[in-house]
Amino acid sequence: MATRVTLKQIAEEVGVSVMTVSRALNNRSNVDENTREKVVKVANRLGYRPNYIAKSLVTNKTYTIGVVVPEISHSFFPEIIRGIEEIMQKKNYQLILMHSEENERREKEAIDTLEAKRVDGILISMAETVNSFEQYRRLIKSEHPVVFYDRCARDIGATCVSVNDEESQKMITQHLIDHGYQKIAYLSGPIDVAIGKDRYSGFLKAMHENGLEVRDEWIVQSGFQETGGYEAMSKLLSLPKEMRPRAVAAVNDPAAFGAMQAIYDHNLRIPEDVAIVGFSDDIRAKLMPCPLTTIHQPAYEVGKKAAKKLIDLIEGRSTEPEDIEIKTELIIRESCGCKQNFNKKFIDLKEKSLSK
Amino acid sequence: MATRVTLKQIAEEVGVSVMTVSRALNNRSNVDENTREKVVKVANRLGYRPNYIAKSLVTNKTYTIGVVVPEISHSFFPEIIRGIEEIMQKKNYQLILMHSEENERREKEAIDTLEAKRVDGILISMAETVNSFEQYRRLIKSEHPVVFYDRCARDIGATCVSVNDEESQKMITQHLIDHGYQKIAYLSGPIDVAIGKDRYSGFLKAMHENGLEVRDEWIVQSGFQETGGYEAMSKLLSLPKEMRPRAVAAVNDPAAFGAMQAIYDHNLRIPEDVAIVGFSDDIRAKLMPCPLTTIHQPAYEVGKKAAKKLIDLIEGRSTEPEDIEIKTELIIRESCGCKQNFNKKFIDLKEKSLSK
DNA sequence: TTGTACGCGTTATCAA
DNA sequence: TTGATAACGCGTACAA
Repeated sequence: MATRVTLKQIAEEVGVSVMTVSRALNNRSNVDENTREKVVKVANRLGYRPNYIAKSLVTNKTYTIGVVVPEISHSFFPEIIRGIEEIMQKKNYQLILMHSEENERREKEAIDTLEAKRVDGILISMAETVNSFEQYRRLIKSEHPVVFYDRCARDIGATCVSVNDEESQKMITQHLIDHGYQKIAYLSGPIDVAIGKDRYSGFLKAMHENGLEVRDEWIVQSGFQETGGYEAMSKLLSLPKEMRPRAVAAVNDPAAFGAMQAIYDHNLRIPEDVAIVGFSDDIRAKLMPCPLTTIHQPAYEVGKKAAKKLIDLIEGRSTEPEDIEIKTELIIRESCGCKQNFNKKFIDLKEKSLSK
Repeated sequence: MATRVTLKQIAEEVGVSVMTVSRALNNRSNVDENTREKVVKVANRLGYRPNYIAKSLVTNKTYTIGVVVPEISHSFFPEIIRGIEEIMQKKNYQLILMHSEENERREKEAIDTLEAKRVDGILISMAETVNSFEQYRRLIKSEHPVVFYDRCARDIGATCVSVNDEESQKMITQHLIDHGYQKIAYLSGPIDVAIGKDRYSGFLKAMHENGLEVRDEWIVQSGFQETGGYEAMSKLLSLPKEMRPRAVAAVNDPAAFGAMQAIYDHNLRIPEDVAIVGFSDDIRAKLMPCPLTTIHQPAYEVGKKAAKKLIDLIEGRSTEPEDIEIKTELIIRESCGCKQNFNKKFIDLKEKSLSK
């Protein structure tokens, strides 16, 4: 890289001091208009680019924030990032993206690196495998602005922006119950992960509040992926006919998709033989042979809210941690058997394009 | 933020000079083992975090690269980012993500900011609306390491990593021709965008090489979105019956989806009445009522290759610009009428989950 | 309005 | 093996 132009070189060229150049280029009031013009002219001619590194060292401010993402491939996270970026762009902050790949060690290293780079604040969505909050505690204790989004560390005095998983799972289960289903199974994610735990708990609440039986053999661990959903559903369908559930709630859409495939492979119909609902409103949900009823999570909103709160913390407009909840939406399609959509369009023409 | 621990404080605490502390903490060879141990101990006790900003100022190296993305929502780009991140993570570089939102002005500002932040290199995918290459030229001339990915500025002496759009579009068109179609229409994207131009040109080549007629009324501008595809196809279907094409190639999958909807809305069948193919292998392609034949682009590979080349440029292992092409793959499904898939699974259980 | 002195936290360089 | 000094490019504080 060619040697870079500095304030000093401009100063020499114009015949003023470095400080005058600095003031001129930063649009300070106390500098003569003629001087400013001369300085700006020379700066342009020389191709001056400010050095934010040097600036940061003296101002102790980087206008950079760190964003830790557990898994970029999940369509949910790019949407969140878009929301974050939208806000940050307005406030002139840049964002360093760190990918933990659901790995606790990598997440820790990511946070260390962000600290070393002296970011002004950090947005974190926890990796699945995290089981120590030590580092988070240290961050918060040392007064680093931190906001958790979607996957939060609870009870450590940090702001959390998330959708209410528990309430949402309760809502969609209640929807099944309201339409007459009583024998309802649950395909659960890992219970040691917060969203797995919360959704499961929401399912249980709905069942209990309605006085419905929750059979042990109807709670099957499926994990978050298609394969697990397929296997879990196959297990349910291997039960004697009269012991089988009439409806199934899955911890997320991919698990539901796998389950749907299993149902078809057993030559059963959806929703006539088995009704099913998911959670997440995957882009594929509406395209299933029987479109999937599910919960829509406004990822973009989550990103925006988290970013706003972080900036408030950074700029001192806010100091207290908050729990911010983004409202989900129940999307009723055909897989629950509660609705028949006669004029079905499989493509929503108002939808934003998703591939180039 | 609490006052941060510096080398100086450690030095005072241990009773050595700042330089010794620096050397100890950076694992330089020329420092006594006992001294190093003492230093490390104190550094840990005090909770020392290195300050990369200060380090960068003196070393003139940030271990940060900039990534300019035109549209995060397109599933294609998060995959590319994943590839980039994968490589950068191995080499200990971090990545600043800039979102141009297809806007030339924002892209320019993004590049300015990245320069000011003194990134070691920049990865750029051009916004749709860019029509001046001035800034790119300046970057390259000032010996900034730059690599374009997917949407490249050609003929300015910069490395370009992309899929061969022209050849791929030619391949899929040839596939239609090989299966007996002759009256083939094309739903084109904007021709002033490189990928729009290249794909269109690939379509034309296939037609010409096979001596097939390219009718003006069969080339319809659809843009890259569902809506445009719908309108373009409706136009084609409003032609007198004998003037209608028998097959359609679309510039990308979303346009094809829109077109498919239009075909169904006219009570026609796919592929019996109109065959159709897309480009991009959107996750929805296989889930269409009639699964879409399309071109798969290995986005992850594009990201990895671009990142590798950038690092080679940065670290001086490579100096010459290259044109790197990533091979696409023709995905034959049912919409072209060339194959009948009797044992259709709508969910690929081996596929990675895409929503949480 | 302009300039001087100093410091931000670190590393390079040379001397001890 | 260790230390003193200068330098990286800029902004703050104060003086002129």
